[in-house]
Amino acid sequence: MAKDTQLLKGLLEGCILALLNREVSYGYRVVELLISYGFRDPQESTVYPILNRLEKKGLLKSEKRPSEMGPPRKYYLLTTDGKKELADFREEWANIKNTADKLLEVE
Amino acid sequence: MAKDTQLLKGLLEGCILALLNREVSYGYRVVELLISYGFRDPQESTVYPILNRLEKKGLLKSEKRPSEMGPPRKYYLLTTDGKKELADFREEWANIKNTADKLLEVE
DNA sequence: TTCACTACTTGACAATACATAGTAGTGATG
DNA sequence: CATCACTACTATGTATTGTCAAGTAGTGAA
Repeated sequence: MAKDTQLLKGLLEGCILALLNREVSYGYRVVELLISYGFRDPQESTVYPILNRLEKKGLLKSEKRPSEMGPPRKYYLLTTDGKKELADFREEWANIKNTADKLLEVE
Repeated sequence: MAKDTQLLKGLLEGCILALLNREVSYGYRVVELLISYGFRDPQESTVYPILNRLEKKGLLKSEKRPSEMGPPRKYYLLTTDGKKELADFREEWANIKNTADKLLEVE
């Protein structure tokens, strides 16, 4: 298993919410976008389950639209609850980052 | 399960290394120190297994010393490998933080 | 003797990223 | 039309790690 895998736990979910809040998108593209933001090799088998999970929780809703380049795509967008969740997540992330940085900064 | 538990994955290990690099210490005290740095309710049943794991990996070594206030304590300090690991961890953390922040910053 | 505090251990459990494999739609190419 | 590359998504099982719950045990004070 890759070394930084554990550091991704919980973070990816929030980041995907943030991504979809910026830009309505679909699974395959989300993977590409995560890579473009600097995530190291996110897997489809990681991203698709997250999308399904978030939809089941009512944080995302989806609609199918035809594609010019293959099978139809499932576009995801944030619900009201999803936006609330994203705001909460931003706060949690800021806290945990702050806490860890205090410990990790080189004295 | 607490909401931010997942965000701690992998992070605690690195933070405990950082902590012990600053100050030789023992399990019970590590829990208190983590709290003092702002970690929300770290559990003994989280911290002790991490210490044992890190020792088994050769990143920490321990020595027992008597205590004035109860049973003897197992003090942990970083090995050379532990210091290398800490340096690696700092880098990983900086990367992942940077990546996530790019996505999460409010535009 | 009881209690509070310190110090650590153990076993079962839950969440989530990943490996691996598979299904299926579409258009281009020969 | 057959094949292929690319797109899009699903399913199953595994590993890691934080947590819950409970327990063991040393020490000093009341």
